[in-house]
Amino acid sequence: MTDDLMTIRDMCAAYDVTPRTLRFYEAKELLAPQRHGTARLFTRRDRARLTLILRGKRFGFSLEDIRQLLDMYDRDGSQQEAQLRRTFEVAQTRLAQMQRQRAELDEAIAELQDQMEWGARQLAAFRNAAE
Amino acid sequence: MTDDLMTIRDMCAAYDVTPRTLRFYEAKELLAPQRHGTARLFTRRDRARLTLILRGKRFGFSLEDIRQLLDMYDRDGSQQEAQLRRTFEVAQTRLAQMQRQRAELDEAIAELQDQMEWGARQLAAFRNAAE
DNA sequence: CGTCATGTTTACGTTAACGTCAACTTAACT
DNA sequence: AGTTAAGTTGACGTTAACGTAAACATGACG
Repeated sequence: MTDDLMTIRDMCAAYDVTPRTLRFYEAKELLAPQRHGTARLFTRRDRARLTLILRGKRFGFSLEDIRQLLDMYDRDGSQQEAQLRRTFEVAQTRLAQMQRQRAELDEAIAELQDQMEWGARQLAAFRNAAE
Repeated sequence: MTDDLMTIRDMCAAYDVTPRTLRFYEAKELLAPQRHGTARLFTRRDRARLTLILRGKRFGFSLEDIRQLLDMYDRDGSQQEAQLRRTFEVAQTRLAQMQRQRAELDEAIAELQDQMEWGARQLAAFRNAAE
Protein backbone atom coordinates (compact mmCIF):
# COMPACT_ATOMS: atom_id res chain seq x y z
CA MET A 1 0.00 0.00 0.00
CA THR A 2 1.39 3.33 -1.08
CA ASP A 3 1.38 5.63 1.91
CA ASP A 4 0.40 8.58 -0.22
CA LEU A 5 1.72 11.30 2.06
CA MET A 6 0.76 14.94 1.65
CA THR A 7 2.42 18.14 2.79
CA ILE A 8 0.55 20.80 4.66
CA ARG A 9 0.20 22.88 1.50
CA ASP A 10 -1.27 19.99 -0.43
CA MET A 11 -3.78 19.53 2.34
CA CYS A 12 -4.69 23.20 2.45
CA ALA A 13 -5.33 23.25 -1.28
CA ALA A 14 -7.27 19.99 -1.25
CA TYR A 15 -9.54 20.87 1.66
CA ASP A 16 -9.57 24.65 1.50
CA VAL A 17 -8.28 25.22 5.00
CA THR A 18 -5.32 27.20 6.33
CA PRO A 19 -2.12 25.72 7.78
CA ARG A 20 -3.10 27.22 11.11
CA THR A 21 -6.28 25.17 11.09
CA LEU A 22 -4.44 21.91 10.49
CA ARG A 23 -1.92 22.65 13.22
CA PHE A 24 -4.78 23.58 15.49
CA TYR A 25 -6.55 20.29 14.83
CA GLU A 26 -3.33 18.47 15.56
CA ALA A 27 -2.95 20.32 18.86
CA LYS A 28 -6.49 19.27 19.71
CA GLU A 29 -5.58 15.70 18.81
CA LEU A 30 -8.00 15.43 15.95
CA LEU A 31 -5.18 14.77 13.53
CA ALA A 32 -1.82 13.09 14.06
CA PRO A 33 0.33 13.58 10.98
CA GLN A 34 3.70 11.86 10.72
CA ARG A 35 6.81 13.92 11.13
CA HIS A 36 9.65 14.06 8.65
CA GLY A 37 12.17 15.86 10.78
CA THR A 38 10.03 18.69 12.00
CA ALA A 39 7.68 18.89 9.02
CA ARG A 40 4.23 17.33 8.96
CA LEU A 41 3.18 14.63 6.55
CA PHE A 42 -0.50 13.79 6.37
CA THR A 43 -1.59 10.24 5.73
CA ARG A 44 -4.70 8.73 4.21
CA ARG A 45 -6.00 8.35 7.75
CA ASP A 46 -5.57 12.05 8.44
CA ARG A 47 -7.45 12.89 5.29
CA ALA A 48 -10.33 10.59 6.14
CA ARG A 49 -10.53 12.21 9.55
CA LEU A 50 -10.35 15.73 8.14
CA THR A 51 -13.28 14.94 5.86
CA LEU A 52 -15.30 13.89 8.87
CA ILE A 53 -14.20 16.91 10.89
CA LEU A 54 -15.31 19.38 8.24
CA ARG A 55 -18.57 17.57 7.72
CA GLY A 56 -19.27 17.48 11.44
CA LYS A 57 -18.66 21.20 11.68
CA ARG A 58 -21.21 21.90 8.99
CA PHE A 59 -23.79 20.20 11.17
CA GLY A 60 -22.98 22.35 14.14
CA PHE A 61 -20.98 19.82 16.14
CA SER A 62 -18.12 21.13 18.24
CA LEU A 63 -14.59 19.90 17.70
CA GLU A 64 -14.79 18.09 21.00
CA ASP A 65 -17.97 16.32 19.88
CA ILE A 66 -16.22 15.33 16.71
CA ARG A 67 -13.08 14.15 18.46
CA GLN A 68 -15.07 11.59 20.38
CA LEU A 69 -16.70 10.28 17.24
CA LEU A 70 -13.54 10.02 15.21
CA ASP A 71 -12.19 6.92 16.91
CA MET A 72 -15.19 5.06 15.55
CA TYR A 73 -13.73 5.33 12.10
CA ASP A 74 -10.38 3.78 12.95
CA ARG A 75 -11.18 0.25 12.00
CA ASP A 76 -7.72 -1.08 12.64
CA GLY A 77 -8.86 -3.50 15.31
CA SER A 78 -6.46 -1.91 17.76
CA GLN A 79 -9.16 -1.12 20.31
CA GLN A 80 -9.73 -2.90 23.60
CA GLU A 81 -13.21 -4.11 24.40
CA ALA A 82 -14.06 -1.53 27.05
CA GLN A 83 -12.78 1.26 24.84
CA LEU A 84 -14.66 -0.05 21.83
CA ARG A 85 -17.82 -0.28 23.88
CA ARG A 86 -17.57 3.34 24.97
CA THR A 87 -16.93 4.43 21.42
CA PHE A 88 -19.96 2.47 20.31
CA GLU A 89 -22.14 4.22 22.85
CA VAL A 90 -20.92 7.62 21.80
CA ALA A 91 -21.77 6.68 18.24
CA GLN A 92 -25.26 5.56 19.21
CA THR A 93 -25.92 8.88 20.87
CA ARG A 94 -24.57 10.74 17.89
CA LEU A 95 -26.59 8.69 15.45
CA ALA A 96 -29.80 9.42 17.32
CA GLN A 97 -28.83 13.09 17.31
CA MET A 98 -28.28 13.05 13.57
CA GLN A 99 -31.56 11.30 12.92
CA ARG A 100 -33.45 13.88 14.94
CA GLN A 101 -31.56 16.53 13.06
CA ARG A 102 -32.53 14.94 9.79
CA ALA A 103 -36.23 15.00 10.72
CA GLU A 104 -35.99 18.59 11.83
CA LEU A 105 -34.16 19.58 8.67
CA ASP A 106 -36.91 18.10 6.55
CA GLU A 107 -39.44 20.09 8.49
CA ALA A 108 -37.44 23.27 8.14
CA ILE A 109 -37.04 22.77 4.41
CA ALA A 110 -40.74 22.19 3.93
CA GLU A 111 -41.52 25.27 5.99
CA LEU A 112 -39.11 27.43 4.06
CA GLN A 113 -40.48 26.21 0.75
CA ASP A 114 -43.93 27.10 1.92
CA GLN A 115 -42.84 30.60 2.86
CA MET A 116 -41.14 31.00 -0.47
CA GLU A 117 -44.26 30.05 -2.35
CA TRP A 118 -46.10 32.75 -0.48
CA GLY A 119 -43.26 35.16 -1.26
CA ALA A 120 -43.43 34.27 -4.94
CA ARG A 121 -47.14 35.04 -4.98
CA GLN A 122 -46.50 38.39 -3.35
CA LEU A 123 -43.94 39.23 -6.01
CA ALA A 124 -46.39 38.22 -8.71
CA ALA A 125 -48.95 40.56 -7.16
CA PHE A 126 -46.44 43.41 -7.34
CA ARG A 127 -45.87 42.73 -11.00
CA ASN A 128 -49.60 42.69 -11.60
CA ALA A 129 -50.22 45.94 -9.77
CA ALA A 130 -47.70 47.59 -12.05
CA GLU A 131 -49.73 46.49 -15.09
CA MET B 1 -56.81 38.25 18.48
CA THR B 2 -55.43 37.85 21.95
CA ASP B 3 -51.94 39.24 21.95
CA ASP B 4 -50.72 36.50 24.24
CA LEU B 5 -47.77 38.32 25.72
CA MET B 6 -45.06 36.57 27.71
CA THR B 7 -42.56 37.84 30.23
CA ILE B 8 -38.88 37.07 29.94
CA ARG B 9 -39.19 34.34 32.60
CA ASP B 10 -42.01 32.66 30.75
CA MET B 11 -39.87 32.67 27.65
CA CYS B 12 -36.84 31.25 29.44
CA ALA B 13 -38.89 28.41 30.85
CA ALA B 14 -40.63 27.70 27.56
CA TYR B 15 -37.52 27.68 25.39
CA ASP B 16 -34.84 26.75 27.91
CA VAL B 17 -32.70 29.82 27.38
CA THR B 18 -31.37 32.41 29.80
CA PRO B 19 -32.54 36.02 30.07
CA ARG B 20 -29.11 37.07 28.91
CA THR B 21 -29.65 35.16 25.69
CA LEU B 22 -32.96 36.84 24.96
CA ARG B 23 -31.53 40.28 25.64
CA PHE B 24 -28.58 39.41 23.46
CA TYR B 25 -30.85 38.41 20.59
CA GLU B 26 -32.72 41.65 20.99
CA ALA B 27 -29.48 43.62 20.88
CA LYS B 28 -28.63 41.79 17.67
CA GLU B 29 -32.08 42.65 16.32
CA LEU B 30 -33.27 39.10 16.04
CA LEU B 31 -36.10 39.79 18.44
CA ALA B 32 -38.03 42.98 19.09
CA PRO B 33 -40.22 42.49 22.16
CA GLN B 34 -42.68 45.19 23.17
CA ARG B 35 -41.90 47.32 26.17
CA HIS B 36 -44.19 47.80 29.13
CA GLY B 37 -42.36 50.60 30.82
CA THR B 38 -38.87 49.20 30.79
CA ALA B 39 -39.84 45.53 30.94
CA ARG B 40 -39.95 43.27 27.89
CA LEU B 41 -43.07 41.55 26.65
CA PHE B 42 -42.62 38.89 23.99
CA THR B 43 -45.26 38.44 21.33
CA ARG B 44 -46.32 35.50 19.21
CA ARG B 45 -44.05 36.88 16.51
CA ASP B 46 -41.07 36.84 18.85
CA ARG B 47 -41.78 33.25 19.75
CA ALA B 48 -42.04 32.17 16.15
CA ARG B 49 -38.72 33.85 15.48
CA LEU B 50 -37.07 32.32 18.51
CA THR B 51 -38.11 28.87 17.34
CA LEU B 52 -36.42 29.52 14.02
CA ILE B 53 -33.34 30.96 15.69
CA LEU B 54 -32.80 27.93 17.88
CA ARG B 55 -33.41 25.57 15.01
CA GLY B 56 -31.00 27.45 12.78
CA LYS B 57 -28.33 27.25 15.42
CA ARG B 58 -28.65 23.49 15.60
CA PHE B 59 -27.75 23.36 11.94
CA GLY B 60 -24.63 25.41 12.41
CA PHE B 61 -25.92 28.71 11.02
CA SER B 62 -24.57 31.87 12.58
CA LEU B 63 -26.90 34.38 14.18
CA GLU B 64 -26.14 36.75 11.33
CA ASP B 65 -27.14 34.09 8.79
CA ILE B 66 -30.33 33.56 10.69
CA ARG B 67 -31.11 37.25 11.00
CA GLN B 68 -31.19 37.57 7.25
CA LEU B 69 -33.56 34.66 6.91
CA LEU B 70 -35.99 35.73 9.60
CA ASP B 71 -37.66 38.47 7.60
CA MET B 72 -38.91 35.79 5.26
CA TYR B 73 -41.24 34.60 7.94
CA ASP B 74 -42.90 37.94 8.55
CA ARG B 75 -45.83 37.51 6.26
CA ASP B 76 -47.55 40.73 7.20
CA GLY B 77 -47.34 42.13 3.69
CA SER B 78 -45.44 45.13 4.99
CA GLN B 79 -42.49 44.61 2.66
CA GLN B 80 -41.64 46.68 -0.37
CA GLU B 81 -40.99 44.90 -3.64
CA ALA B 82 -37.21 45.41 -3.73
CA GLN B 83 -36.89 44.32 -0.13
CA LEU B 84 -39.08 41.30 -0.68
CA ARG B 85 -37.04 40.33 -3.70
CA ARG B 86 -33.80 40.45 -1.75
CA THR B 87 -35.31 38.40 1.02
CA PHE B 88 -36.50 35.89 -1.53
CA GLU B 89 -33.02 35.54 -2.94
CA VAL B 90 -31.51 35.01 0.48
CA ALA B 91 -34.08 32.33 1.06
CA GLN B 92 -33.25 30.61 -2.23
CA THR B 93 -29.59 30.48 -1.29
CA ARG B 94 -30.44 29.16 2.14
CA LEU B 95 -32.79 26.56 0.74
CA ALA B 96 -30.12 25.22 -1.58
CA GLN B 97 -27.74 25.16 1.36
CA MET B 98 -30.18 23.17 3.43
CA GLN B 99 -30.85 20.71 0.65
CA ARG B 100 -27.15 20.07 0.20
CA GLN B 101 -26.89 19.70 3.94
CA ARG B 102 -29.66 17.12 3.94
CA ALA B 103 -27.97 15.06 1.26
CA GLU B 104 -24.74 15.18 3.18
CA LEU B 105 -26.49 14.31 6.40
CA ASP B 106 -28.05 11.27 4.80
CA GLU B 107 -24.64 10.19 3.62
CA ALA B 108 -23.12 10.71 7.03
CA ILE B 109 -25.87 8.74 8.71
CA ALA B 110 -25.43 5.83 6.33
CA GLU B 111 -21.69 5.90 6.87
CA LEU B 112 -22.00 5.99 10.62
CA GLN B 113 -24.48 3.12 10.59
CA ASP B 114 -22.05 1.13 8.53
CA GLN B 115 -19.24 1.78 10.99
CA MET B 116 -21.48 0.81 13.85
CA GLU B 117 -22.36 -2.47 12.25
CA TRP B 118 -18.68 -3.24 12.00
CA GLY B 119 -18.25 -2.19 15.63
CA ALA B 120 -21.09 -4.44 16.70
CA ARG B 121 -19.40 -7.38 14.98
CA GLN B 122 -16.15 -6.58 16.75
CA LEU B 123 -17.92 -6.58 20.08
CA ALA B 124 -19.56 -9.90 19.25
CA ALA B 125 -16.12 -11.31 18.48
CA PHE B 126 -14.91 -10.19 21.90
CA ARG B 127 -17.80 -11.95 23.57
CA ASN B 128 -17.04 -15.06 21.58
CA ALA B 129 -13.36 -15.06 22.43
CA ALA B 130 -14.30 -15.00 26.11
CA GLU B 131 -16.35 -18.19 25.65
C1' DC C 1 27.59 29.32 -0.47
C1' DG C 2 23.82 32.45 -0.39
C1' DT C 3 19.02 33.01 -0.70
C1' DC C 4 14.46 31.94 -1.11
C1' DA C 5 10.47 29.28 -0.49
C1' DT C 6 8.33 26.58 2.76
C1' DG C 7 8.04 25.07 6.83
C1' DT C 8 8.23 25.42 12.19
C1' DT C 9 7.17 27.11 17.16
C1' DT C 10 5.56 30.62 20.36
C1' DA C 11 2.65 34.00 21.63
C1' DC C 12 -0.71 37.24 21.46
C1' DG C 13 -5.14 39.02 18.93
C1' DT C 14 -9.98 38.37 17.35
C1' DT C 15 -14.89 37.18 16.72
C1' DA C 16 -19.15 35.03 18.03
C1' DA C 17 -22.12 33.93 21.51
C1' DC C 18 -23.10 34.20 25.42
C1' DG C 19 -22.01 34.17 31.19
C1' DT C 20 -21.37 36.79 35.32
C1' DC C 21 -21.41 40.32 38.23
C1' DA C 22 -22.84 45.03 40.19
C1' DA C 23 -25.78 48.69 40.79
C1' DC C 24 -30.40 50.34 39.82
C1' DT C 25 -35.51 50.64 38.97
C1' DT C 26 -40.14 49.09 39.23
C1' DA C 27 -44.11 46.25 40.58
C1' DA C 28 -46.23 43.78 43.92
C1' DC C 29 -47.12 42.41 48.54
C1' DT C 30 -47.76 42.81 53.61
C1' DA D 1 -44.14 52.70 53.88
C1' DG D 2 -40.94 48.88 53.72
C1' DT D 3 -39.15 45.06 51.58
C1' DT D 4 -38.81 41.49 48.50
C1' DA D 5 -38.97 39.64 43.66
C1' DA D 6 -38.24 40.35 39.11
C1' DG D 7 -36.60 43.06 35.86
C1' DT D 8 -33.16 46.48 33.76
C1' DT D 9 -28.69 48.40 31.92
C1' DG D 10 -23.80 48.54 31.60
C1' DA D 11 -19.32 46.45 31.91
C1' DC D 12 -16.22 43.01 31.99
C1' DG D 13 -15.07 37.77 31.65
C1' DT D 14 -15.03 33.36 29.03
C1' DT D 15 -14.77 29.65 25.59
C1' DA D 16 -14.24 27.89 21.01
C1' DA D 17 -12.00 28.22 16.87
C1' DC D 18 -9.15 29.98 14.62
C1' DG D 19 -5.98 34.52 12.61
C1' DT D 20 -1.75 37.05 12.63
C1' DA D 21 2.86 38.23 13.40
C1' DA D 22 7.68 37.38 14.89
C1' DA D 23 11.66 34.76 15.02
C1' DC D 24 13.85 30.74 13.64
C1' DA D 25 15.04 26.17 10.87
C1' DT D 26 15.81 23.64 6.58
C1' DG D 27 16.01 21.85 2.20
C1' DA D 28 16.39 22.93 -2.87
C1' DC D 29 18.48 25.47 -6.40
C1' DG D 30 21.41 28.55 -9.17
